[in-house]
Amino acid sequence: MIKEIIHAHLLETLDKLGIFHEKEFSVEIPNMVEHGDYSTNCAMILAKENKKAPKALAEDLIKTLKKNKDYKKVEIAGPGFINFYLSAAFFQRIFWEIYKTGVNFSSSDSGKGEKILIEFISANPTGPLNIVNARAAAFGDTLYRVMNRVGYAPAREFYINDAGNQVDILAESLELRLRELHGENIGEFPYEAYHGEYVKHLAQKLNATEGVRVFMMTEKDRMEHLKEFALAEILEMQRNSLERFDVVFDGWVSEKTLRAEGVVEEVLSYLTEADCTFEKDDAIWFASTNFGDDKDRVLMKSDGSITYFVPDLAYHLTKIQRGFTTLIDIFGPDHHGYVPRIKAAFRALGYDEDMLEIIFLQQVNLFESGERVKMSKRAGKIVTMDDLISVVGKDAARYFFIARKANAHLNFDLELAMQQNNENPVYYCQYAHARICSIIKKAKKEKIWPKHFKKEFLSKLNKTEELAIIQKLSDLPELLTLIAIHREPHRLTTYLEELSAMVHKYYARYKIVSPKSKDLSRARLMLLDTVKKTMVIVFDLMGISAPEKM
RNA sequence: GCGCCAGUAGCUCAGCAGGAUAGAGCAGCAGCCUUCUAAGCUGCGGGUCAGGGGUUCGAAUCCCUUCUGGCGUGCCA
Repeated sequence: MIKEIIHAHLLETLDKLGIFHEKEFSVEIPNMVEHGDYSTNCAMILAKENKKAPKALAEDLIKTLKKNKDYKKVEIAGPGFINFYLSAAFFQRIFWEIYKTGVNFSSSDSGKGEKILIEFISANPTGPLNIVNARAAAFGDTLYRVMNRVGYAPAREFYINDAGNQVDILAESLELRLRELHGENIGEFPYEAYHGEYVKHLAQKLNATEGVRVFMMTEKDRMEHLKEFALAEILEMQRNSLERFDVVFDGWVSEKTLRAEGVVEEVLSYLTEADCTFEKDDAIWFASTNFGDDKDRVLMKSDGSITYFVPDLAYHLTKIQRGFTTLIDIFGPDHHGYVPRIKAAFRALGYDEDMLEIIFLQQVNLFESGERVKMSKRAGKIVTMDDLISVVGKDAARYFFIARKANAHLNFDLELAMQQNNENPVYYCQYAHARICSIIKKAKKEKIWPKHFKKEFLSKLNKTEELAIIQKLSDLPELLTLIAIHREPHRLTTYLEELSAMVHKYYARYKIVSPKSKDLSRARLMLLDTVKKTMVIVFDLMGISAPEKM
């Protein structure tokens, strides 16, 4: 918010002085304190179009800028930067604005109500959710929460891939386990089948309620029955995992349902009408190479069944039909080969391919005692999302998952996440919050906590640390906007760690509650109370709890 | 082979979409609790931003190229 104020003031000044400003310039927080509280590259950027040297232009500007009392000092530095040093009174005024905004602080309408569909996880309903699914859950949900706060109209969806090949294999795996349970010798368990223990559990559960009845059905009925049973069970399992993770979806879209609604045929006919399909080797193909893909893709296999691509494309089209203007898909690391074909389809059907935005999450490596934990889906040796939540807890898991940008590999140190000490950033931040709560409690006990905070108290806030905290608070609205625009929730953790560090340092250096100087105490309490509320906002965006006591 | 992603301190990672002398945390060393939570704070050391070219006032950031690692390259999903 301060950046905007300075930026606006610069524009005003430029106009007043008749300086051209076609090109965009920026206002930034410099890396070094010697470069002021804020700086602008304005003079350097605009030098050319005004046919003046950057420094000369800067001279002209600061003559006028200096008249503003909000700036303690304005100076030219380096190749033509203008550095601003802000007055304490200005920071106090900013803080008062933040304070007055209360719980709505940092929320905005910068998203202009744009309807954005965020699809994530969309795991096969063939087993428990895994670690990458958990990362997607944390990432997608946090992105959703931030977008929601800054004025977009986002929605979260989970696409249930419940009609494909994999589900058949699941049913077959279940049947084998069931036979095994009845003492049948099933020989070696097939390689491509699902080896996980959960299949055995499903077999036991089904056996307990239905016993041999299952085997009295016809082969076809039995497979259908097993499929339905397994799907319902696993879906329930996945939902439960997500619930433990505080991830709620606005919609669950079933592939099977979509197919039943006839969308598959529709998509095929659209593509045919667009004249970009052909027949070869008894299969129907999409000529995706005409639209940038590196090979053509099968739509309908030679056995008459449909590939994954078709209903998925149909699903994406329903998103557009439902009025979403940006479609975000969050994919695991093994799906990027899929992008060109779906983008090609968008192009073929005349949609803007840029409305489909795909974010790739790279893989997650678990480490325990410095050793990488090996996972193998085939062998059923996966550390599940549930395992992880049980071991490290929801807060740490969510935090660690969003602490890295999407397209970086994530090394998840299980021991670190479990530690309850300063090495663990989750606790570092939560502790800062708990500390503030403790101070507030003490202030109330000592009757220093005022009935109402007054603007007058604020003149007491002039320590470097206090002004820095105010500045940090004031960064949040812009940060959230940027996080939403660039889809980078990881920046929340950086922010929170910085803010927490400021709190701990401030705490260590200054006495907050002091009966001898009540107004000063109150000013500081007012600051910390606002920090606390801000932390709660950020914790909530991350889906992490803000404990009052630790 | 081709495509996508990554390479920043011993380790894990930021780096505000081109800004000034590249930052945290951890690990290492030295200090701080009769005082609001020591799950904390203070100080010290640590870098060829993988290598090389280019673009410009200015590059970790953009372009080209080489190297290294991960993933993809099914009529699987």
